[in-house]
Amino acid sequence: MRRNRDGDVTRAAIEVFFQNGYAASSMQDVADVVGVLKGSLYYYIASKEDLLYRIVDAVHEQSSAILDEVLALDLPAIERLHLYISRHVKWCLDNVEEVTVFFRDWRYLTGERLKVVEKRRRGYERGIRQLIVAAQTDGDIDSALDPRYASFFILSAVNHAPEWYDYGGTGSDSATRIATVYADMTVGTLVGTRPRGRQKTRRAKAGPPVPR
Amino acid sequence: MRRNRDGDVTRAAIEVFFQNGYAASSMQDVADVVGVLKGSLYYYIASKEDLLYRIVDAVHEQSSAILDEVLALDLPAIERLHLYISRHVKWCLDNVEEVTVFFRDWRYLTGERLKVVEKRRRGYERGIRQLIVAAQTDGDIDSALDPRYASFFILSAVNHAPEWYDYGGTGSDSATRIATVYADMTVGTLVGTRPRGRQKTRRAKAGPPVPR
Amino acid sequence: MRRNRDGDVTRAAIEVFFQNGYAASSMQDVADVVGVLKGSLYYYIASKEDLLYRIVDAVHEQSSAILDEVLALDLPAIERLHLYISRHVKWCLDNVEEVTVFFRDWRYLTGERLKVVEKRRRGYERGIRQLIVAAQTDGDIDSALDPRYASFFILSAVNHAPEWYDYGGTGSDSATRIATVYADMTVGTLVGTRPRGRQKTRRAKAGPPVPR
Amino acid sequence: MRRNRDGDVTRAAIEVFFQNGYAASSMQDVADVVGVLKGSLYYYIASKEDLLYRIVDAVHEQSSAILDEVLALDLPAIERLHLYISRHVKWCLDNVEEVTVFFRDWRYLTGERLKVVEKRRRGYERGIRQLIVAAQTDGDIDSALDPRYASFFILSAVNHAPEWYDYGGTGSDSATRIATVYADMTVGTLVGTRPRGRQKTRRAKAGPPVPR
DNA sequence: GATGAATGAGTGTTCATTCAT
DNA sequence: TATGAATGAACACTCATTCAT
Repeated sequence: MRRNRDGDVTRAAIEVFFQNGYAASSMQDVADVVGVLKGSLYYYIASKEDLLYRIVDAVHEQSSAILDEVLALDLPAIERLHLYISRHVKWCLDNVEEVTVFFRDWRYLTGERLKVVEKRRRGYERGIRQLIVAAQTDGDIDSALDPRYASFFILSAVNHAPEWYDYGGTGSDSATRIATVYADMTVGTLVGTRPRGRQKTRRAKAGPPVPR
Repeated sequence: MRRNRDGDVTRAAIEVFFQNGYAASSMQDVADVVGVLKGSLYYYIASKEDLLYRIVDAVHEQSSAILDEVLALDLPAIERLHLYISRHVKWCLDNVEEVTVFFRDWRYLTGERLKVVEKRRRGYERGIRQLIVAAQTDGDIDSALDPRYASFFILSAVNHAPEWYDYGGTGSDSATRIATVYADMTVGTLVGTRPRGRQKTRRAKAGPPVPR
Repeated sequence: MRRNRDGDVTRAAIEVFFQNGYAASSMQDVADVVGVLKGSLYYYIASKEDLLYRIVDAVHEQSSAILDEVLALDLPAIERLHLYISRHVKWCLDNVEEVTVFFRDWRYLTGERLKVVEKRRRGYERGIRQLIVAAQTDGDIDSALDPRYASFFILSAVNHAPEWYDYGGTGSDSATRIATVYADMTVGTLVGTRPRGRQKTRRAKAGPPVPR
Repeated sequence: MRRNRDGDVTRAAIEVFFQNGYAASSMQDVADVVGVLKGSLYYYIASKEDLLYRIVDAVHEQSSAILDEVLALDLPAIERLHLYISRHVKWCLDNVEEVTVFFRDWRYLTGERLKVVEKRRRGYERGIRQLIVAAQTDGDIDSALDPRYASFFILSAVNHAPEWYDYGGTGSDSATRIATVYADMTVGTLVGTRPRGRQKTRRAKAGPPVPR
């Protein structure tokens, strides 16, 4: 019958931080949601930043599990990428609140914890980049495509999906459906891009940027 | 010879907000950069939020000018899109600080000003979406692609470019080069995507998601 | 075999208060040392101040026992004084922690308990003063010496011995040895002082303040 | 006509810290005395500890000036000691409040500032000790007297004079008079002490501890 | 005897904002 | 124009104390 108060506090923080942003949220706001005096929160946590870190850490834990799982599969790189993005987006949309807090507010961490998060972020980017490079080796992606920019492009697109999810009138489609579309677009980005970067002047003559 | 103090204040705010985030910046920080006592700032501005709004508004002004200009061109939609993205990204990277503040901190606006900004954001999205629809009509983009998701995907990818610009080891490439690559990838996303969303079960049999 | 928990709590308090000072110590600190939750302390004590009072009271009890014992001896006053100081200092150094807490933190007591302690302090001073007066009657101390100032001087010197004991590089000497030296100096103070206070102007002529 | 508010704040802090002790004083108490909101104090100071350090530092500055001045005089060591103690005590009694705060609350400083103060304290002790050693060389003090213990003894006696000054009924005598008496007693301590430490057993036979 | 949880008043500190000069 | 000073409300956090279990 005893409730898990510790979990309650974290859940309340997610809700509050999601609504107001971490910096604009007060411990009073969190306490109000939990239904407790603000001082009482410190029975469960050490500091406000601690609360943020819990959220960030949990998000990372789950999200990197997804990446690791997919990376280990015995599939062509391009398929693994498709699978990863679709699972990742699905998961993002199923956890919009904490994921939003994660991507929007991780910067407010300080010291060692900030460094840890920055390191992890680079880890994600590297994971994606390696999949891209592998797919280039497989011949599925034009090798002229810069894998760094491609990974930046895709990560930005994909990680901010929750931002649009709530208010964009997309309510009708299921998270699963959107996840698939995003994965399709990701693969499209990679296989559809024929870099013409250096020959900008030729572009007009070359006709529409669509191959074939 | 007397400089434009008003502009100094805005520039200082951009610098400070960029570094610390709006919520974590204090008027004292801004005053320090201007070289004036913090009370004196209120000769130039009405409030801290006012300062944020100036930045957000200026970014919007310039950025929507670029969109309007390109939209008006007599070119195939897909080419206008490519042109827009490349100009937009170029401009973003040339104005990293204020653009970062814009995309990261606009949420801290309140009341009427928040509504205005939200409206404008939807405007951008609509602009892109209409270009996509037009390109579908032109036959340059698969008409099965959902234009809303595509516009979300692209805007997220493109608007967060400044985030990676500084620390991703991309220092060597010029903003112009990166802008072109991003435009290429944008077009790639659109023309390279063959939605397979509804037939998920068939995917395994269908072979790699990359068309040939 | 069950230890005296009540005593454990007091001992823990002595340790903690000694380290941090009463005001800067928390009940949590004490509870940590006892190895119990802080709420549980209130089974043994009524309040934090109560804990301080126990320490102060115990120190007083032991220390006044020493004084009473020596006062009752059938010895010349000056010898009783020497004996008292040497026993008192010895005892102080053997109980540095609680004695330090006593002399440093008694002021944090409030109400009736503060008054009790202040009264006792005056009692000590009176005891010493009476020994001095007696020794003056015996002819062992110059009767021009003001017994009040002398008692203040001596009590300050003697009671703060624990303060130096730990870090002054005095580690080599035993508490017993130091106690004797302090007693010697005390007697020296009294018998060595030839007040010249009132004739300040004469001092220069009178040569060095040390006779003979 | 403009009051020196900065000085007001420090003076208020001295008053409040003197009454309650540093640890038990609140910034609210200080603000009340200044007649200002507690937040306003931070226009003048950086932190509560900062306020303590100002007091401690000012006391040190003045008090070490006295020591340096007297040390530089061309007088026999024993006379310099007498002069120093009398001036020092006079100054202590003329500045009871800050001096009390200094000797009672310096321990609440932290980090670098604590180290500075500890170093200075050792400096005082060394100064006194060297005077004693010099006086031993001059033949004015028995060379068997341990200069370290003597300096501890004297410093304790002398520095805590303000403690008794207020409530000991000594109100009638002037600070100057008391200073002289303390200096006399200090010299008395040194010249009157004939260490008998090692021959404790002989003491009873030896008669009163004061040889003649 | 002791725990786990909570209280409630308080702490030092920050900060956007105001305003007489 | 700008300053110096102050406001007042809020903030994150601490802590002695209580009490049902």
